[in-house]
Amino acid sequence: MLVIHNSLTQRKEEFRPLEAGKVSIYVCGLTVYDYVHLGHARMLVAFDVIVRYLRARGFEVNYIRNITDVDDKILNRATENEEWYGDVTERFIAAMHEDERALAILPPDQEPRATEHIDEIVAMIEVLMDKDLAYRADNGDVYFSVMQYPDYGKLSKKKLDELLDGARVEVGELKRDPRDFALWKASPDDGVGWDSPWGYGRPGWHIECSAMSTCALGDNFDIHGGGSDLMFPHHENEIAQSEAATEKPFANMWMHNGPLRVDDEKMSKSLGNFFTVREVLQNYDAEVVRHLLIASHYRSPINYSEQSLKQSIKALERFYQCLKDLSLSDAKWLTNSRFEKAFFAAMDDDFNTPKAFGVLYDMVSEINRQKAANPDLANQLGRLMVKLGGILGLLQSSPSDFLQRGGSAELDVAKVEDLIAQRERARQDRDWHRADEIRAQLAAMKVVVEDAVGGSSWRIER
RNA sequence: GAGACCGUGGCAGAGAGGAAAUGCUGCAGCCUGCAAAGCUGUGAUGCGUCGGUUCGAAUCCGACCGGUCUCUCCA
Repeated sequence: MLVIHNSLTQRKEEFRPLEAGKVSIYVCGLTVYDYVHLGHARMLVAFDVIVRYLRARGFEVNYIRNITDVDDKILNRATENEEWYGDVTERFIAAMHEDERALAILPPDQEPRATEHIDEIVAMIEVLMDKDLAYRADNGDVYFSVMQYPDYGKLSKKKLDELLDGARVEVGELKRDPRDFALWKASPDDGVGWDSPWGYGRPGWHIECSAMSTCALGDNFDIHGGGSDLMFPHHENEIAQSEAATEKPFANMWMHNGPLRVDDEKMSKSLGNFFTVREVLQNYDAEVVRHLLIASHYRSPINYSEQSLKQSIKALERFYQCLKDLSLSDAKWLTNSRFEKAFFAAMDDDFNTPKAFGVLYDMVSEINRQKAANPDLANQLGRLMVKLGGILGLLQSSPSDFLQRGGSAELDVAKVEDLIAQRERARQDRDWHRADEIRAQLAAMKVVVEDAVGGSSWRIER
């Protein structure tokens, strides 16, 4: 039985899809005005694992993740750069796709863009206007009237009257109520915008996701996900708009991934601990970063630090050291393995990746024990472990590649191989002094030699 | 101020009424020419503190202490 934590009820619930065997899931994607940062990566990887697992479990998944490609931040960036906003978004969408590929994040089934759904957005606002749940302000902005949706706050557990205290009242307020939020924002005639019944303008952020999710998945669908910081107001507003417009339940379950922190502090540009994915990947292997992002449960905060990266390096080295001397290609597929069952049981429990890792480490121990006792079984278990690792998007490299890649750029592999050959000869001559000398020489190059019965192998000291 | 969440061995991190997973680290042993890797053993009589419920609590309830997040466009 698959159990998922539902942010709406704040508890784990049995997952019952609307249609047996199928899952419809919408996740709030990025606003593309800059490079993907580690916080984004956390969200992308979290839902990538969730979708991979749902598929591995046999569900037919329809995974939608949008792109917000028109927004104040984008327009500001375009103005700063003195370029057309569409060039800004195209560039950062391309960069985002690059970073996703590096981190083994599979593309969603659809990646709708706000600018390609203006008609649906306008149509949804029209429905709200017709129902008198929204109103046009004098300047052409259109606002949603929060008071008319009594369930407002059901996701973030906020009370309507308490929200009034904290609501920011701006000078020259156009809203009838400070809690109301924009569905449509008027644009200057020479600015970016589209014609609408309320005048020239562009969509508000919240309505984009309501319109795109409904367009792709229907009024009512299984799962809506995103970062926990989007719960209020973004997701709250989505629920209000959608349920008010359709008079049907919106997403049945809400899933929120936890935040990423850096050295125990919130990641921010002002603190100087802000990392983009591409910066991090210059210094660390993408698989290591991915491991770090799923070594904690998706709802827990993750702390990104030098130390946590080191732990992920060690963890992956353990896996790949184990796989290194197996031959998997001709191994039979193990069926009904207790490890596979335990892995699925862990993931069935709200995608408990740390528990699932526990199972994989148990497999490593068992494989290492069986290498001598029952090599066939070791190979079979190894093959299964690679398959299970694949559900997490890990362990798909060849062991020697993982263990040997990521050294300094000037590492001369031919020289390493040559030194190892020389050392082999020295060892055959029982010239331990010479062998140790060569080993020290390799160590200076950040290369670790490991002697085994079949010959010596090497890996990078990370 | 309001709301939500969290506090588990040296570190990381599961467990959510009935033997405290797992990884790293430490120590001991085996293996090895020596290492590395691997294997075996060892490590919280205890799960922030104090009470309560229960035959039984890390798990439920209450208070307190400490920490984090959210509060109108941040994943």
